[in-house]
Amino acid sequence: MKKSRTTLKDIALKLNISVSTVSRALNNHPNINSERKRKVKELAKKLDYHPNLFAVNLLQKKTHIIGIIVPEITGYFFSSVITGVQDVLRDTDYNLLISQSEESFKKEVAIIENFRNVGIDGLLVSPASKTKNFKHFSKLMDSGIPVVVFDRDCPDLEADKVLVDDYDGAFQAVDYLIKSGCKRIAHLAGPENLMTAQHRLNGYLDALKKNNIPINKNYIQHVKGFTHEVGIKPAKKLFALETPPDAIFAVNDCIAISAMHAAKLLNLKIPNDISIVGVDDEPHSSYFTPALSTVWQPVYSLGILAVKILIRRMEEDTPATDFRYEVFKPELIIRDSSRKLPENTVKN
Amino acid sequence: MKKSRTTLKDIALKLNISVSTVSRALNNHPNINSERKRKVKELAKKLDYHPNLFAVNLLQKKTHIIGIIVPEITGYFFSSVITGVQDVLRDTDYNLLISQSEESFKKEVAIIENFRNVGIDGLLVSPASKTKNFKHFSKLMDSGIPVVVFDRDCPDLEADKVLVDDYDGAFQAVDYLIKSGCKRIAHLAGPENLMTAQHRLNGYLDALKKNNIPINKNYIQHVKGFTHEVGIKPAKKLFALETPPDAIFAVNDCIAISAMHAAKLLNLKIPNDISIVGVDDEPHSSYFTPALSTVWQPVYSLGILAVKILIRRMEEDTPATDFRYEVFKPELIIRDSSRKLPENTVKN
DNA sequence: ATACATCATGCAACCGTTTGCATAAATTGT
DNA sequence: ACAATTTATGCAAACGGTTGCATGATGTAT
Repeated sequence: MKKSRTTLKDIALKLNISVSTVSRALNNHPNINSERKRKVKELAKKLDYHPNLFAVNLLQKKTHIIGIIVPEITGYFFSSVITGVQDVLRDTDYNLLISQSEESFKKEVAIIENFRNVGIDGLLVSPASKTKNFKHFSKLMDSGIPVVVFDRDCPDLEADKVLVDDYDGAFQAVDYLIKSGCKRIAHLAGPENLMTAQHRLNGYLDALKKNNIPINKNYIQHVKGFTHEVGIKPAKKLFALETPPDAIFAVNDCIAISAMHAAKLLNLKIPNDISIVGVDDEPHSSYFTPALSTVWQPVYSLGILAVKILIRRMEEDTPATDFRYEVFKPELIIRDSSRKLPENTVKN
Repeated sequence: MKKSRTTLKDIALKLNISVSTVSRALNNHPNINSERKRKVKELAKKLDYHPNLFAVNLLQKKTHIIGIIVPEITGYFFSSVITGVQDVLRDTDYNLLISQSEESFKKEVAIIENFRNVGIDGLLVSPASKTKNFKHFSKLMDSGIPVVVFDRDCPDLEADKVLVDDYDGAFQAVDYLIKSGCKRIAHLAGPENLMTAQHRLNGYLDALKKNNIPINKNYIQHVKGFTHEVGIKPAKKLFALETPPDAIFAVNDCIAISAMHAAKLLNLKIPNDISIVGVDDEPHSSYFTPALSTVWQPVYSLGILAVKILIRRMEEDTPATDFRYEVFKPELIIRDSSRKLPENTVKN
């Protein structure tokens, strides 16, 4: 049972003044007698007065609520992005509503519907892997609610975007594997229609091309998600090939870990028999044996920039025309799950 | 720039009827002509009408917003609890506002202050480890906003609580270690004033007592947090003792992983030289080498029950008197980082 | 003493919705 | 044919703030 909170009226009544005077006193309006201001503020504190944001928002036609949709919050990547966002928001008067699409298009649409009801002022979104059309986003923008897409690009959608150069991360990793002496490099790729996964696949392919290594389709296995369980089977498939790979570039750390696990079950030596590199640099990754080589991404900064762009958009009073397209560079971190470069190799 | 949304007035004007009729038509009020209802609904859909929740909430004196405070969302435990909560909330008209205290008392108080402004209808909270007095919670309850504490108990606070039997989990783990033949069992304990950590410490102590093993204070090392980095040093201290332990029960999986890491650096064999058991059963834990033995906790169910209790409280119209105190049982999962029980041991 | 600026306060409208009550029209019963 | 009932609609107040404008009380310059 919720008791009714103190209102301006309560204060006005006790002090025998009008509601407007109380409002102005609390907002430090210049025309209010300072002695009166003191008294009002004192009583407000005593009665534990908090302005009813719903009333204010109703008047201002703003909700000061930002929505964020992520595929899931369990997991290092998106929870870190959210932390970045919240660290920015702490110093503003915006609140963050977090929802999980669980990679489902239907849920994503339902979340947007809910956000519409709530009346968010802006949206941050990393679309679900099942999402192929982006009308629900563009409709939101049509009604004047800015949208910033992060991490997972939406082709054709005109919106601000803050991404990571997945192509480059993959290219770096695979190029390194080649330079370290691996000849048969496989890729445990992500869900096919996810741009992030496509870009990593392209980075993988181009690194092979650049080094004149023929592409072997058997060395490319798609996984259905980003959790350990879905990685095991495809990894085993790779090892069961007639000429199994001597290196695996995995779409993320969890899948890389699955691959390591599968390799160990077959008594393969890492990295001598097989090099393994992932993407994400999760906190656990350096504690595996051997420590996982991986592509680090500036997740926290990603969240910070995305929300900063969104806030600027929300405070503009003209519709956006020039959308931002920001791409962060990832960094390859070599640990012990991949071979070292030969001594005489020159870094390019 | 936000365009103004369609309102009841817009619809009323176009249809040349009153706002109240529109409102009633959309809410299926029996007194409205069904043909009119049809027309109103049709136009509402066409104009993409969404009721302004702020106006509704202002009237109903309810916000339909639930706040949740967790120490952090990065990390398996709390993000899973949140997922449980959100899965329940999906079918209701409540929205969830998530904040992180980062284990800081000051931030926790600031979050509550913000929640007060927003006007949450209820609060779920797992208090920060630095929090020693709970007045900010009880004040919230005094103003009629129900609070459900989860996972980390607040002694002396009269509120609904949904906890895990940390004592039991620790007892099970340590008792197992003893039964499996370990003689010198150490504990990497959590922050001292955190009830969760205290209960696990007590479970550890009592398991030793029950088995007539003397307590060695050197075998108890407190860690400052729950991340890998803070676990390394205390673990190394244990291994540097004159008679180092032959088993470690760690307050959670991350710390257990640190201990495994430290042990490997010293070329200790796990579990032959040293058994290690953690708590949490994180998704990664079974993929370490050796696979980590750990105490599983029903995190998801924890979130579900906590929010269900909260919802019931919010919908009651009398102040709560009998607070619920629910305790989930954890489960010991034995993998490869601890020795197996001798063949002839009877489970108790 | 009079005009005018300055300061302090209150009135009332407004934001978008819901809802009790009044009212008008249509239907029923006698 | 008329009262009583049912059905359909609108008016207006309320929720809790903010703010432009009017008003009244001071102080100040001429």
